[in-house]
This record gives sequence, structure tokens and C-alpha cells, in this order.
Amino acid sequence: MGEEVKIADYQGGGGDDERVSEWELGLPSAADLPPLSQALIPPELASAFSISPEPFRTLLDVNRASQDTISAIRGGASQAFSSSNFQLDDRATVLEADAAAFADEELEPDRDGSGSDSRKLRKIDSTAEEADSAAPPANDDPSARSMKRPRLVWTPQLHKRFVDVVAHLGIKNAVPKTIMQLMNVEGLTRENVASHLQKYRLYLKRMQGLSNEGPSSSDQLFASTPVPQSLHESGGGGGGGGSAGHSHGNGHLPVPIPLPYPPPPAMMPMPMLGMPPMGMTVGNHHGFNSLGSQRDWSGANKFGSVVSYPHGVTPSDK
DNA sequence: CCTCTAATAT
DNA sequence: AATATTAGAG
Repeated sequence: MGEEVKIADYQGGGGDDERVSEWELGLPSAADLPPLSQALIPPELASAFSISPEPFRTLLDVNRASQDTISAIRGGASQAFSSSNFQLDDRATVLEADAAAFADEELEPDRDGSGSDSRKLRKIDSTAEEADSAAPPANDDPSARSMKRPRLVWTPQLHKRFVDVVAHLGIKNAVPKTIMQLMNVEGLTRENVASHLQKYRLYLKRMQGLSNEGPSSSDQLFASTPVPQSLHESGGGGGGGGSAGHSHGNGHLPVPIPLPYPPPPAMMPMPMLGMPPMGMTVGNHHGFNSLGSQRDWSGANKFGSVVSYPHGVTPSDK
């Protein structure tokens, strides 16, 4: 007991900045993502009821809305929890918490064929808050006026989301920006994705060359995520692709995908804007790690997901 | 402006 | 080692 989510609505009357990105409060935390793709309603049912199977949500649109929402929301969520506030490395401000001794998520090549749908039920997790401040060498500005964002930690879950999105976009449309938007992870930046994408691509290439497994040595991260077969396509003909003209106006993508991820609630009329939201560091972790010695989870809470640090300051520029 | 690849820095 | 950053070409 003791779960009190307090969403205060500050108006910032004085001039203080309090911004905590906790839109995840009532959302399916980024930790447990629902199955990717797949219509929520089987075609048969849909047909029977004459309902359209997810019209044109072009997922991009939806996600875009989510992004806007996030940006808009980012301000007014406090969580006074007495949970453990750990601070990791000097630069990695990642909070890790995960269900401990229970079945975790799917870590296996669970490639569902097409009609299979066995999804386990999971409760929505909440988010935890984390603050960190470790300016390397220099001074500690009480104002905390410029801080570097902590390194993003690509946990298997996060990576999975990444892979899922990439797989669904098709190698062709899987470009940093789109991926980032579709992943819909708070704080994820284009560069984050770009960097990871680069590495991921290299990994794929490496794997292709040696079609044989290389179990022992390989990135554990990538190794634990099965590579979707849709990840090779040239474009053009195949089944997927389509040309994604880059019209900014962007009506919608040629991707007939239903809806990969859980769009945050609420929406705001906003076409598109820059990406000034800050706060970042997504953390979510699951069980085994490398052989280091990571001690922690003392609290053993089942909370864990996005971590952002309350800087309040909006760099607004980057 | 955005992406890609490679090299480099932390 | 894992990410971030930068450079330079497209």
C-alpha cells in the first residue's frame, strides 16, 4: 500500500521550474510493451462485425500525437515516493528496477507466426523518479543550468522496442527520426537512435556474413533480440515498402501497420513542433546482466521504467 | 534539413 | 565496452 500518485498541477507562479516527465504515470510503462503489430481484433471478428480494422492511423500520426502529448504534459507530476533513489554511475543515471523473482518477459526468440496471440497479462508499472547531477569536472551550479544528459542505457527492453519498430518500418523507412517517433519513448533523441541504429546495422551485417551462430561472443544485447526477417529489403518491390516520400506534410506512411505501441492518453491539436522536451534517460532493465557486479535492487520494488531527472531547466536548445 | 558511414571521444 | 559526438558526403 502506499501508492499515491499525486499529480499536482503547478502553475509555476513564482518562477520556479518544476518539470518532471512522468507521463507514464498511468501508462503502460515503457517497460512492458504490448505486442508489436498485430491487430487488436482478429480479421474474422472484424469482418463479422463490420468494423474496420484500424483505419488509417498511420501510426505515425498517432505517435506524433503522443509525442505532442508528452511534450505538453511534461510538467506537473510529482511523485513523492520513498522508494529507493539510487544513483548509478557518474554519468549513467539509470534507475533499474524490475520484477525480481518472477517470470520476466520474453527473452526468447518468440516469433509468433501470425495468428498466435498469447499474451500474458501484466500490470502496469509505475515510474520512478531519479535525479542525478554529476557535472564532471567543473563546478556545481546550484542553478543546474546546463547539464549533460546521462548516457542512455539500452536495456533489452528498450532495444526490443527499437527492433520491433525497425522491423515494422522496414529497413527502408527505418531512419532515426521515424524510429524515434515511433518508439515513443520519452527522452529518446534522434541521435540516441541514430547511434544505436548504426551499431545495430553493423551487427546485422556482421551476422549475415557469418550465417552461423556466434553464440558466445556477440553483443548480449543484440544477441538476445532475434532479428526479424523483415529486416532486409531493398525497396522496391518487396513487400513492404513503399516509398516514403519525405513530404513534411506527411499525410501518412505507406505502412499498413496497425498500431505498434501504446500511445499516451490525451492528445493535443498540434501539428508538429521541434523537439524541445528534455528529460531523458530511459531505464528499464531486466534480469541478467553481464558479469559485473551490479548490486542493487535493495528495494525490490517492481517499479522501474523511465527515469528522468528533474532539471526543470529547459535547455531548449541543443 | 535529414541520413549514412566512419572515425573518434568519453 | 557502450554511447555520444563529429566530420564529411549525399
